[in-house]
Amino acid sequence: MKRATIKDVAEAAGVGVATVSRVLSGGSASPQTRERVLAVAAQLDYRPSALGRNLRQQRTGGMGLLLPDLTDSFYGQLAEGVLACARSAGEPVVIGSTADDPEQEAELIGMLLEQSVDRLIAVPCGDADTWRPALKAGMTVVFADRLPPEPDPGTPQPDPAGAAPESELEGALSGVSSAALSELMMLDGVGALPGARPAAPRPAVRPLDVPAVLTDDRSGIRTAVQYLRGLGHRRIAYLGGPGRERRVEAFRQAVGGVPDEELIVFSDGSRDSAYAAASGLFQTRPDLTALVAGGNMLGEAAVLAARELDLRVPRDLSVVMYDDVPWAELCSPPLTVIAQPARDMGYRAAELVLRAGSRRPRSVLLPTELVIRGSCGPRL
Amino acid sequence: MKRATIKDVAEAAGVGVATVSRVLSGGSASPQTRERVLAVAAQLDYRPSALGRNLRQQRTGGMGLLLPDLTDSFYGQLAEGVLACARSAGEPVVIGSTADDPEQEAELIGMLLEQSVDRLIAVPCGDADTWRPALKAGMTVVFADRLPPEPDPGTPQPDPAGAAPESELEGALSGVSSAALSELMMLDGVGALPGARPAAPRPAVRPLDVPAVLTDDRSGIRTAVQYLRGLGHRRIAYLGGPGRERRVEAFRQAVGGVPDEELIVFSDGSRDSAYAAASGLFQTRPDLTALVAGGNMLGEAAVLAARELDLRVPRDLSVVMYDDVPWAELCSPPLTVIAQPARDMGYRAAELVLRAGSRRPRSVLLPTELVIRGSCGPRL
DNA sequence: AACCATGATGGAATCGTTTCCATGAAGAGG
DNA sequence: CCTCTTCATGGAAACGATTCCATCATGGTT
Repeated sequence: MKRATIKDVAEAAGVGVATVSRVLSGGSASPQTRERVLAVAAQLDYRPSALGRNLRQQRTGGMGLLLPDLTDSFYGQLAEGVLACARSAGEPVVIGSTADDPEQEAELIGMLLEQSVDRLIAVPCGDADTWRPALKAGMTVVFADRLPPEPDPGTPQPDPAGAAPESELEGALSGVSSAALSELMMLDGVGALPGARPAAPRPAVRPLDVPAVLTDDRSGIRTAVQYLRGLGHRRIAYLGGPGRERRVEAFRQAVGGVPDEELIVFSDGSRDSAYAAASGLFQTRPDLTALVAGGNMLGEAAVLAARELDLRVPRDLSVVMYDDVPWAELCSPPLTVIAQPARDMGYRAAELVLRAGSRRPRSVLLPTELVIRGSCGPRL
Repeated sequence: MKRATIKDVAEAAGVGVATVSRVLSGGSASPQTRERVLAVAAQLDYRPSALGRNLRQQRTGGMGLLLPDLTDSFYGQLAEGVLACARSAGEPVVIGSTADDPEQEAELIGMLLEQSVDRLIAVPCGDADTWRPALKAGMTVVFADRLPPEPDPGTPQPDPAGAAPESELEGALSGVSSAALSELMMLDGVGALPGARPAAPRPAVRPLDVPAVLTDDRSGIRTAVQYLRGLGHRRIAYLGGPGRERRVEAFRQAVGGVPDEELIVFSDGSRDSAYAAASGLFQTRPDLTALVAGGNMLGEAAVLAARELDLRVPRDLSVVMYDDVPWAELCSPPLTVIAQPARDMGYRAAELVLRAGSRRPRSVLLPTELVIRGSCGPRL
């Protein structure tokens, strides 16, 4: 029992294939022809094959979606957002999980290229060189949640060059509706020309010119740090994951002065490594009183490690975690978190990638929210 | 800068396109030709387009994956398993999330059909009628985690007919390696012919003859209930989600006698509904002392509702939850769970769907494990 | 009445691949 | 030396859609 093709419909309706195609894709046709074709198509249960169409138009519909890890519920939510948007557009989504490994990422990009998937949403882990092939092949790429690491910091430009556009952005941010925010161009300080007019509309040249949907890490971290400082904490540690340079940088800035680098530790994407990093941190620096975890898996590890070492939260240790996840409320004490609109991020990214072509998509910066629960207390 | 086609390679290598195709897909060719073609292909950075291939072979490579909700980390893990297997086979995965809504499921199936995706892994929510079109179109379908609801129970056949194959299965289960288990044919009692030879190799006829990767719900639930009974609990409640008839049935069987139906409550897939169901249950039946939650979202809701009502776990209420999720350990007290090998399930399902065609895939039943933590205590 | 504009229509080309089939060469066996 | 087999090889036909282009009819304008 094979599927009916356009030819079958044409024959049954006594018209040419071209006419059928036109009718189905909204071209011009006489009312009676249109009706007859439609009737026959329905009767034969005809569905145009994406295969033929794709080959002819030299592109696969739909979009690719590359995430580090579907087990992480933040990415799960992001994916749900993407899927929701794709569904409403009737487009398929090809998914891949990279485990934060640039090699796997490159492989998956290759696979998508082979499939002629020409639209891609990605939480990137590889650097610009990983992504250039995709762009050169004409893919429309939208990054979500983070950007590829800068290939070469060059002159680090500690603050002044970076601070200018940032503060401008922050100004625009405060008190502005989320909707208006979305039209904002993302201006990242790093890589900006030192002498360039700071207020010029032209964005800073970055190695990769790819639109992105990000959250305002800088402000999220700053809020958290300020909150902790307000509670009297001075030795605040940061536990970071891969591909999160922006957050670390924001943390360094937020604590001000010369940061105590020993209080800033990293892990790769795995649970074990996160646990090891947290546990190591607590043991080498028992004097720390607060911790910012740069991701929900890191937060999980931190809580676990703290419990193992008999550190009571928040009495001995205050914890703020990035990402609001369902279990944050279940934890005891319930975790204070920096919430990101994960689902929205996915949805917006999908919108961006689908809209591309009509107008050049602009980047989107979404706000974060500090959700105060019970895991932070005053320094004793 | 367009991609090189097979024609370009053929011309550059001075051979016909047929030869190039043969070389690339491992057909016969003389060593020198093969080498030349390979060299030219590499030099031109040629990658065969999946579009042309798919059209020609009348099928899209890869597989579809339909899940209720990527936010649920059980399904996240399952998806990771599928992706891992697909990656090692170099196959793309088209994903869709159904929100446990048969209508959306049907829509997604239609979309996959349109894409000529002919292999599908699904956690089904629609009934047999939803799935028949896919099967009739020649799709290879493998169900994971659960089966479509039985269309019509007919004569319920309370125990005897169902018990025979089940106990046989259980016998095979105990003390048998997981590898051997995988070759086991899934025999579900419902629908079995009453008078048929019970030991016959021919499986029970079910409305849909689709291979599946399931966990042994019956034994999982039974273990949990026995554990709770051993702690002295007599009024044990069950909180169930959609598409989980097997677990409820298993629960009814495990508690034995005439079950107190008031202690068995359901919710749909949403968090709110789960919370409402749990809260309602606790308030109408304050005499219950233990609860089995048939899924991690249900467990989450139960813990939350219990806390809200000042029920202390495990002092006032013992809780066993289905699915081991990372946060179960973070909860306080850490949750005792029925762990399912979620990732394995996904991986096995993907294997099954990829292997199909060579040999008819058989269903797989994987064991569960009761992981005892701190959420169950003796009845006081 | 001749001409042009408009619009519906179908034939055929096209996309990139696989695969069938015919051709030709070369080697083996009589 | 002829023939039969084997094998590498390339041309061409699919696959199912879209879309260009030519054709034809119709109706309006000069």
